[in-house]
Amino acid sequence: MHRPIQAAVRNRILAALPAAEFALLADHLTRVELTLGESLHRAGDKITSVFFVESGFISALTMLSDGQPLEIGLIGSEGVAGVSVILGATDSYSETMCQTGGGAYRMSASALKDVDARAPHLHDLLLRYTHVFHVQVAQTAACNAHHELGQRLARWLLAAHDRSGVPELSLTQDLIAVMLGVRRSTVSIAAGTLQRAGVIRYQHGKITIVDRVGLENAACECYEAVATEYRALFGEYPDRPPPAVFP
Amino acid sequence: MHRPIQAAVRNRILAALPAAEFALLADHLTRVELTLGESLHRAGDKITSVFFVESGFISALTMLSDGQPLEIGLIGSEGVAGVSVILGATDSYSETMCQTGGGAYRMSASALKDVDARAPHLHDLLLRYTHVFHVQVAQTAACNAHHELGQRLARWLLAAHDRSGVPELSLTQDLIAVMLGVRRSTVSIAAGTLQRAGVIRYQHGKITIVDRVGLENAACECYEAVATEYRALFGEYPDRPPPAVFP
DNA sequence: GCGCATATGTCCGGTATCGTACAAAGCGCG
DNA sequence: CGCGCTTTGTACGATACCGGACATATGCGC
Repeated sequence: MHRPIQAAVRNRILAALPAAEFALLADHLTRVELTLGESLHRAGDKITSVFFVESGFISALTMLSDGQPLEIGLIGSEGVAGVSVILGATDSYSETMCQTGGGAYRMSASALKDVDARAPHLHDLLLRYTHVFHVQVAQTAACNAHHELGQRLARWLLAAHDRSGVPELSLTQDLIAVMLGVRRSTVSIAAGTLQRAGVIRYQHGKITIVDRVGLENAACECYEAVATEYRALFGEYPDRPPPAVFP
Repeated sequence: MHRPIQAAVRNRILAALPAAEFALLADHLTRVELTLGESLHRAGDKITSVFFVESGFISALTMLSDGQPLEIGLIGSEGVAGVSVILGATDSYSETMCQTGGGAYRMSASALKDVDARAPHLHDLLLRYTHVFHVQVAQTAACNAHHELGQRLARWLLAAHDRSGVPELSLTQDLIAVMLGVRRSTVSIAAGTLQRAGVIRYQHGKITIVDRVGLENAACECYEAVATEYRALFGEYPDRPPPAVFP
């Protein structure tokens, strides 16, 4: 096991830490590869590990009793899956699942709590990240109730784009339908509209974002509201034009 | 300004504190009365005060750009409105508004942060409360997407009942419709069904819960999932039969 | 007790999405 | 190169809710 080097780390929380605090974490971090569909936490189970995401993205899902999962938030290299342990949670209320290939640094939950108590910048950053994630979930609650699927799809694709960092995503409409809690054929119609408008392109499990601005126009306000919070988390000015891809 | 006496305080967080930590807060607490429709925080504004709710309940609302508010969570005597300041938030992402008459202890946000840093039990409790509130919001996100209005209405009435502590609530269907993000006439139909089933009774702005068990049966799983989390927050056994009213 | 504002019940056509089914198209693997 | 699985497009009636309107009922002030 070799220690990660901070300059080479892509997770934005780890990268933002003072070197002294990063050093406290480094020994506990294990690099892991994430495969599509892999569960990092199961709803109701103990949270034994947390994951600082390096690439790809993770979905946090609430499991309803009829067996249907529904996405409540996305976690990319700006975040940590399982961060609720620092609020004192022991069990995961949500399922966290990798929706792409990707990588992460895994760390035991108890080690994180340990270091968190001794590293004030880490503590601040994790609490602020927790808050921003909460804002994302709250916006999703409102969005689910009010906005049409076309807008929600565009919002989701933008969020996925931001977190993955590449315009070409390996995603089936089936998967997206589960995330958004709608039928696949409904996604097919909405995606077809976006495709005919020339903002995205589909090819059998691959979706390419052709016109990012067009996609932003098709999305509801919820995308921008949440993206602004995430930008503020890392100290970027919220009223500047956003970079092409925020992470 | 007279200091509150802990034994007389009804807010469950304040009541659960060790006397020494309560003493640190007591000087900063001002008793305030809340009137129906009163805003405690406005979306986007600085959070200058937090409110330990004593009676009645508060709605946390996301304001969508079309001007329509949508409720994401309820806060009663088990909680604090504005608690996100302890995560480092400066601005409120949501509107918090009193939906009933009621009372609360107000405290400046900066004083809370101050005391929070010196009072470990308070800190723990506030973080755990934050987490449980987050679970509530997440469940709401899934519920908004999947469950029918009849179930959501029953869930909401149960949550309101828990937080107000009395079976008779002063609530119009109009108000409930805004909270749930649906049209009033849709609420009228769903409420009529519940009334004909004999679980609630309506009378011009007053709604009485007649058959609490019947209402629980009419609600979706989301009520019980969240109530279990709140019970655990104050150390009650989640697998025991719930008291008639949890707060 | 009467009038009026407020609250609730109900009706209409319209639409987004459901639930299910089936057909067509793309890619992987032999 | 073609078979088969996966992915996508599309059709169909059913339904929950919308958006707006109107009628009725309740309670409050006078």
